[in-house]
Amino acid sequence: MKHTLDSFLPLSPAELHILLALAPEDLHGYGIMQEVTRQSQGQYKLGPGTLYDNLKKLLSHRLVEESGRAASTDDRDARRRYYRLTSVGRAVLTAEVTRLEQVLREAKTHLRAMKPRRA
Amino acid sequence: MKHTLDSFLPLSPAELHILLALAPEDLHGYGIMQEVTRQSQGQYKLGPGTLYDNLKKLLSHRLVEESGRAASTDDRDARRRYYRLTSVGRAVLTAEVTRLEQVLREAKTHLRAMKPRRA
DNA sequence: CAACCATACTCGGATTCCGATATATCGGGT
DNA sequence: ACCCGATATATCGGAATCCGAGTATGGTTG
Repeated sequence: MKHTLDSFLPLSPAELHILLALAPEDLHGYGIMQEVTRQSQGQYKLGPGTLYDNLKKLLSHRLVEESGRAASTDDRDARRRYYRLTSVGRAVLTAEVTRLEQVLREAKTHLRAMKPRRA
Repeated sequence: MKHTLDSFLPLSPAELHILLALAPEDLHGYGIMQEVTRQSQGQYKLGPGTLYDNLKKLLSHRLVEESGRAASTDDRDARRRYYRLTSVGRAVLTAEVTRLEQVLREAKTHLRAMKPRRA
């Protein structure tokens, strides 16, 4: 009996966005930065410092692991190192999404209840 | 032309929960801690250090302000200092909720697409 | 070749986190 | 009256995190 998934929660914005970027497909570092920017429509940008600090932490906790050098057959750049969500990482992300849904439900109730003035 | 609401985003988990706790009603410090614990069903607990660091920051940014000593007529404890969301604070919270909704929509799309195994 | 983009990664200062701790008051039980 | 646990505010300081500037290199394009 080890610790639950909850011991990883709540995720910081950076962790959440990194895991999220890796959910649909394996990516390399630079790709993660771009994907995060894209997913948030430029509202949230990840610098290399934040990225690699978090990546190191996520690797050590086994939420993410390194996959081979090339994700598919069309590897354009040999320098790329690809990262992939582990099953635990996926589970943690799912748990966080569930948690955030509850939070948002609460939030919307209270936000709606107090300001029905000209939405 | 000043900075937009977006300059405050994304909120850290602590900031989000504090603003959320203050959304339905004015609260005093200790009450915020309890409310955060309650709202998250004990999943997230705020220590006094985190609370007051964040409160100080939120006050200096005018997202929260101090209201009088007694929230209503039945003030039980004269020590209490109550805090209240400003209209800017409310707007920031609303913006963050909207942002998180987008994030969750993305997330659920990708999470659903890959593992519909036994919820 | 020069410039620029893609890519990986380090460094160090600033910020934030957060439990331990200090202090004081309230309320209930005996 | 007295004690004690819960309520309440707040600081401290070390650990963790953030995050842009900088370093390095290869590829691409004018």
